[in-house]
Amino acid sequence: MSTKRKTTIRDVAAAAGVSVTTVSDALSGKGRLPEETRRRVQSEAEKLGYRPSAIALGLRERGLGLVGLCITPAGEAILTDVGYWATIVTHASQTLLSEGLAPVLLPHNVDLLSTLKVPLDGAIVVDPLEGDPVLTFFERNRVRYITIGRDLTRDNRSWLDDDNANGLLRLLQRTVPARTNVAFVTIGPLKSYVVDALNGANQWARGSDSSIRIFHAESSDRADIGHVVSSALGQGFGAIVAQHDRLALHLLSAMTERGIEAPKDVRLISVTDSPDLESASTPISAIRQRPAQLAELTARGIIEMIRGKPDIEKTLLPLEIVIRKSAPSIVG
Amino acid sequence: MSTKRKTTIRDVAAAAGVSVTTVSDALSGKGRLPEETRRRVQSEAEKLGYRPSAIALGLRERGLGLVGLCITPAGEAILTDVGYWATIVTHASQTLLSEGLAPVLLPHNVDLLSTLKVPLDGAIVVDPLEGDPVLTFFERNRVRYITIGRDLTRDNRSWLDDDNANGLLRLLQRTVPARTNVAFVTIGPLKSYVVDALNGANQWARGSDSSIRIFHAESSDRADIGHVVSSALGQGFGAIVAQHDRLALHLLSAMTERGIEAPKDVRLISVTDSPDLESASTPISAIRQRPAQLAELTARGIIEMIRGKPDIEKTLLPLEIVIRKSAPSIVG
DNA sequence: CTCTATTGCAGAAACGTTTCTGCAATCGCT
DNA sequence: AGCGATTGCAGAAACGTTTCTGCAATAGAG
Repeated sequence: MSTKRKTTIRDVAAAAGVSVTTVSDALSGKGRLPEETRRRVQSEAEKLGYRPSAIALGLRERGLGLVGLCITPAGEAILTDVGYWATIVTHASQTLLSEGLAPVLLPHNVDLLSTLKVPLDGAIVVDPLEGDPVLTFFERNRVRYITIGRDLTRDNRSWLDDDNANGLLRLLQRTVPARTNVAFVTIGPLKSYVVDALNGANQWARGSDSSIRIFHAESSDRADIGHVVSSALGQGFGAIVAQHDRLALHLLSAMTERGIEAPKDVRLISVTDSPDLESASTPISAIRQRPAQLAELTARGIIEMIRGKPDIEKTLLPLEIVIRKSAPSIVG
Repeated sequence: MSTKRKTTIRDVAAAAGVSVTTVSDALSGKGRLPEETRRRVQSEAEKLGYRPSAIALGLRERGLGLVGLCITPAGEAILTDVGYWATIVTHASQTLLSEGLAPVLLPHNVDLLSTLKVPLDGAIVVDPLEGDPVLTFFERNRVRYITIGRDLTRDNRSWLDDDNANGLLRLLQRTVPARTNVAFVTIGPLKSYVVDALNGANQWARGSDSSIRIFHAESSDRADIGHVVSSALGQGFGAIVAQHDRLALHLLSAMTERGIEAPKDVRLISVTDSPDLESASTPISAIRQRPAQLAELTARGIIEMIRGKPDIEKTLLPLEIVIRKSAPSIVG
């Protein structure tokens, strides 16, 4: 740690009447020193309030143990996202800190990022966008990184992700009969977890002689959502999959407004889970993500990379499915 | 930024056939160099992917622009706290980043803290506890800090805080008649905002010939809360003040269970606000905190301190009161 | 009493920059 | 042609550590 006019090792050496080597050795317990000298130096150091400069240390050791934490723009920061975000940040930070590394909060903004003069040993990027310039920035600056979620346009890098494809596949198998046409409602920029979910949905459709049709909601306005609901239901869809919990809740309330009931008239499913889905007027089935585990694993991954592990470990975290009233089980 | 085997300024110098001085000058635009040399050096640097070492820079400049962000233990991390926490972190970070400083997430744990070798230029501590060892740590390590909320046992340091005392005073004046006995319900370790609120309540009591009685809830269990409610109401209190929004909601539901209505039977007030109070079965009056402004001001404060401002600026942020059904206005 | 081993410490290099100073070489004047 | 000013660059110090190497002085062995 450091600030202000610091007392340096040289000050201590002068005060104790020895060389800097001796001070360094005395304080670190190394070298060959009689106890008496050691104690004298230590007390002198204590008296002067000497603290070794972390920066100087870092210069020698080539690194200060700083790990960047870059979360994609809160942008349309939906409220429930906060919980997800907080969980990721908290757990990644705890893991890093327990290993002596310090998390640095980074902006998801390359201009801002490049004004920073932070010696990063590595970075964690949460939910990268397609062709994310932040990743490009890290590559150009030789900062090793690992992502939670993937930039699908960029291959061959380290990432971890929830296995939403498999999760949605299983959820659909459990809750939606064969030969059902399904509407998949998305919103906002395309993130990898949505692509994954779509893959899972399509896989399910192929296996059960069904079809998936994608609707993109312009915004979460009452009107836009209502429009999606109307057009989906007008076309005889038997199930609606929402990209995330917030959207699912919007859809549910738009359905209620129109007198459409889940699951009687249409089954409603959310790709992401949240407590709000449990306490909704009609509880909504979903896939339960595991942000805490994801964050911890990611942190351990970047730690290993920093400690010299060569590269890359792509990991899909298996997920639990949560079946609620809006799309009950069709088996048994 | 930095990692791996870096190419240094010396490599560039060798490649361009000049001295390190020339490279430094060429890249920074300083010194007296003909355009041709400058370009040659620049292209060589580009070719080698040279990035100056932030650590070496920091060594010279005595600082890397790192600011610690220390949030008190999520501990009994009540869900609504997450929003507050996230707001503080987000806004403080944005302000710091916009000034070229980087926020470092710190543990609220001195043991962990001391294992870190992070050269902090300053720190922000949110909601310090009484006699908080983290603050002691920073003082011993000569890290300048500023707190949001105060450690009341420690004087003479820089802090900012919501003016909860004045806020609660005004809220009580507006919503509780004179000569009303008030129960003030607290929970968990004593934080400065609670002490402030109590001061405000007591000031109100003196001015309106009323009394304040403190109840400490052991936990937010249904039973404990119910106990507090029963004993408060059995003793003829006309108003209950809850330390925070979550507690207020617990109290409200305990009251409902017992058939006690707000504001008819007792007026209910929360010291902290949250959206949940608005949408409660009986919307609850509260003081509206301003975490975003608080965080931004605090960040600006630490920035000034880092830039050399001598010390200390104690600031109380004036607050708005939000009057809802649970304790409606008594005037007009 | 001499020769080697050990002890107690100091000097210096290295980590990667920036910047101050200095020194040739060239240029412009008279 | 001679002189000062300018240009183009290099050397070295400084930032604060750690660690490798080296060198006296002392201790121990024969």
